[in-house]
Amino acid sequence: MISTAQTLTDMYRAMLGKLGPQHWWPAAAGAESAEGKLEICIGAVLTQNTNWGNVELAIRNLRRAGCLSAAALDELPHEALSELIRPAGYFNVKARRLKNFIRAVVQAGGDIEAFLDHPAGELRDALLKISGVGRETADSIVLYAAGQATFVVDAYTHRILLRHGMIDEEADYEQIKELFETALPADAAMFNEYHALLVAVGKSFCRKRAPRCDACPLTAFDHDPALGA
DNA sequence: TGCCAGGCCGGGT
DNA sequence: ACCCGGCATGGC
Repeated sequence: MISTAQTLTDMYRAMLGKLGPQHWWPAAAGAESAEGKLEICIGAVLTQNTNWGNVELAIRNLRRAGCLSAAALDELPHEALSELIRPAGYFNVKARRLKNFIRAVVQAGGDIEAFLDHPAGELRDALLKISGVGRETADSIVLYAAGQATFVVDAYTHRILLRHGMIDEEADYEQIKELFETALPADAAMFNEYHALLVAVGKSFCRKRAPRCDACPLTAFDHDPALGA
């Protein structure tokens, strides 16, 4: 009988030992400032189905243009915004999505820190009402910008758990999220690092086209799907 | 060169 | 309730 909690805990230790801390947000975004938090929210939207390197180019453009504030972004015309974020791809839809997000912040008073300062579930629901903010983006904002312990699931998480036999093909977002959140202590710093490590493992060892996960640091945890959750 | 990236929405069945 | 096309750039 395999304990999912034990397996997920051991997986975390294995990844951390092998790859080390990934230094994701908020450290990467200039710590705990309001601008840093807003930058994390923007990054969460811009990185939808997009390489992080491209997102950094877009954020650099926004910073150089002095547009890393809710007020500035709210004033910026769509055309100007889409041009600044062009390197992140899907620039027209993302300009609209960023505008939608900023509008919600402005309507709540315009202070990003106040906007984020709500219980996780409440904040998540508010974020999900914004067109362009789906589950992963909402959870990323709750975890990385608001610093609250919610688990972020992404394509890598799904693929890695699937390949190691811990979920079946049709496990959906909420099920996978529940798997982690019930098995692990609600620790924001650990959830933060855990998701970053899954992305790192996915990039290096669990690529989409690769026949299998060679040299994967998680092969020790392979087991039959029936033994999982 | 083609494939891929830290998804999400809206319209059609 | 699912399924699918559309959205787009830059790096390997």
